[in-house]
Amino acid sequence: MVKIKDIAEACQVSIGTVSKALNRSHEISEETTRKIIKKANELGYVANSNARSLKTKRSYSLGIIYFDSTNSGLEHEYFSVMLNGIKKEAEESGYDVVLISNKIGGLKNSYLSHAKYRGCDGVIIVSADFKNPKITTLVESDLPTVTIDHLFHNRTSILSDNVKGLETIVEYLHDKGHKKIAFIHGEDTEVTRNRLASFYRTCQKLKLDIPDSYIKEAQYHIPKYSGLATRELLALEDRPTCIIYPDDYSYLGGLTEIEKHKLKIGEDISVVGYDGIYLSRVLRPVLTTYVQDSNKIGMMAARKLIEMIENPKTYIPEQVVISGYLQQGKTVKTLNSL
Amino acid sequence: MVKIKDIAEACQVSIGTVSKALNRSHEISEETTRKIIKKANELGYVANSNARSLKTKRSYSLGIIYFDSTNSGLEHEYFSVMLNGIKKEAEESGYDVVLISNKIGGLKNSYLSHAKYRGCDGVIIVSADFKNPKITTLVESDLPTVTIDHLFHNRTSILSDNVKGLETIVEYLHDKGHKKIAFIHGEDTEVTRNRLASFYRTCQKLKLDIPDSYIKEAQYHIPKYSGLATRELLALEDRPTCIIYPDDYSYLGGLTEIEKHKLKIGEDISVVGYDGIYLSRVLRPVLTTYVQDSNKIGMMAARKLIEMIENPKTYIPEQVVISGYLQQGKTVKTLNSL
DNA sequence: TTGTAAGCGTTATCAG
DNA sequence: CTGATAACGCTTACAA
Repeated sequence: MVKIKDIAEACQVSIGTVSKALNRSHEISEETTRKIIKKANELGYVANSNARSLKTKRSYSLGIIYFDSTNSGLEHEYFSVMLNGIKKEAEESGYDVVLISNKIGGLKNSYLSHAKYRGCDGVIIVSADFKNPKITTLVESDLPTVTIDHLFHNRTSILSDNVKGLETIVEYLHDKGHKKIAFIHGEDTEVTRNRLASFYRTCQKLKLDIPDSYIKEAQYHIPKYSGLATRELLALEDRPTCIIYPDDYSYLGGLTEIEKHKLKIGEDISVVGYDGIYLSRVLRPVLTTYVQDSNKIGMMAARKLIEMIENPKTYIPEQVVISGYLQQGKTVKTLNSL
Repeated sequence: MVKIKDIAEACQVSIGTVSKALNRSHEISEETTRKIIKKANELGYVANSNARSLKTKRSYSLGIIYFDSTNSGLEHEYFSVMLNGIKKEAEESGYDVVLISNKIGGLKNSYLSHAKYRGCDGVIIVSADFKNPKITTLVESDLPTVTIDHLFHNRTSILSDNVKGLETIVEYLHDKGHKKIAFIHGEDTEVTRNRLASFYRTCQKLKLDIPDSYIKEAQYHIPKYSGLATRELLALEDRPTCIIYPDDYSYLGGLTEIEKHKLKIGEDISVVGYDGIYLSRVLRPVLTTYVQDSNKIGMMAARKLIEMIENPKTYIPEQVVISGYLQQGKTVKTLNSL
């Protein structure tokens, strides 16, 4: 592995000079710089980021912390699109992206130590489980941090507009004449609490009286559970006319169940999803769902984190809300005929 | 940031002793080790991987090189599931995953230099474009490398069984009585060439005579292009009875076109996809497609790479073929009635 | 404009 | 079993 010293010898200059030339310092004459760069290329020199970071305390890398119980989070389109957004934006500014694990040398570490260990300049936290102490210690540390879909005190977070999301959905359903609206929500997270609160508030505003039996919990992204919840809803004496699902995948569990009951979607029963993944558009009937712009969420997270890293003194924590929109598919029936 | 030296001072021992104790060296007495570890925890010590890597020349990180023209590769389920497989396996062995970009400090670099720069112990190459010199220089280097879906001389690669895939599909269609089989294939890559060769070979074996007009090219993952190809196929005087698509997404482009022609899938025209993404199972009718086990491909890539890294002397390059299977959906009509 | 040398936080060798 | 010390490859005052 050729290093600065080799170039120095080959060019008959000192290593300091080489280092400066390679970093395009104006201290060094153009001629020497040119000579050094030429030789570096000839020898196939590649800098060593470990040595550099050790000295400069900057790594130009962003850590991504993803933590979910199923260990398959990256597979979900909401996250993979977000990750792609993060990567694109990071790349733009010359940062690499490190997927932080919590094991090193066989020993479990907190994410905090691990991100520090790796020397990441900052960390994006995308977690389903913000109550986990592994996560919280990180946020409380001095490492620049951006959280997604979760608010921490005095920290930057990028938030999908869950409140507006549920409000939009409920108002839309109300416009269409629905009064008996069921809501299958995901497990207890900040996102879920926001959606649920917004659901209730909007129903109250519109004078919709929702019985407790219309509210079910089913883990996100697991169709089976939403299927079970759907079955319970369909078994009710006073069936809802519409079911809101925790996410588009979960709707598929409901779909199976609804088909079993020989009900026609958008006709005998209406449904609404959440996320607006590609799937929702290619299903027939096209799913009515609230589209989250996860690409933008990812890009914004990376951009804000980099801002924070590069302007530690002047940066002020902020909450960025990325808004989505309602995709009007064919799964909601118009009940009133205006 | 507390370092080894601080612990040494606090414990009244030398830094060498601390280093050894922290690495559980048996050179150090149990008592001293215990004392040092206790103090390290108290002080919130976190090792510095940059310093460590600088010395040991090992980073416990795997680079992932993804390169595609659309810059949205990670969004495809085939890749996101693969990435998740890589991550899970890497984590198991205490490695982190770095998404290698090709820009650093605003300057474009080859992936090779960049992976070396980052000090990755090895690299997994998942690329749509193996002809790109940025990629080839990497493979020709001394860095441990695993390629996915592409064979390099004397290198380890993980391959999806594209040959068996097309063979299985064509034989299945032949069994069902199809003789007029069209094949829309992706852009020219090794994967495509394998599939195409296998398609032709199997047709020959089964004495199926396929006119050139039945073979179309359409970029992977872009429904629109497969839609156009589908339109051309449907316009033929002697229409095919079945169309094989480059991937499940691309089928959706075909779907739209077929619907425009008021043809019923699985009835008036048969279709087969490739990949077996989640979508294929929830579409109605369920898509007949060849399922690739991309999770396993990812896991195997990471596992082999780590083997190579940890046993550089004894490791022998190998080609690992991960086999898939045919998912018999409802999109292929039985033409013969046996 | 260039050179010198200290030091970033570790590990590893060798001596005690 | 423990300590001293020389690297690892680079950046950066400071000196020349």
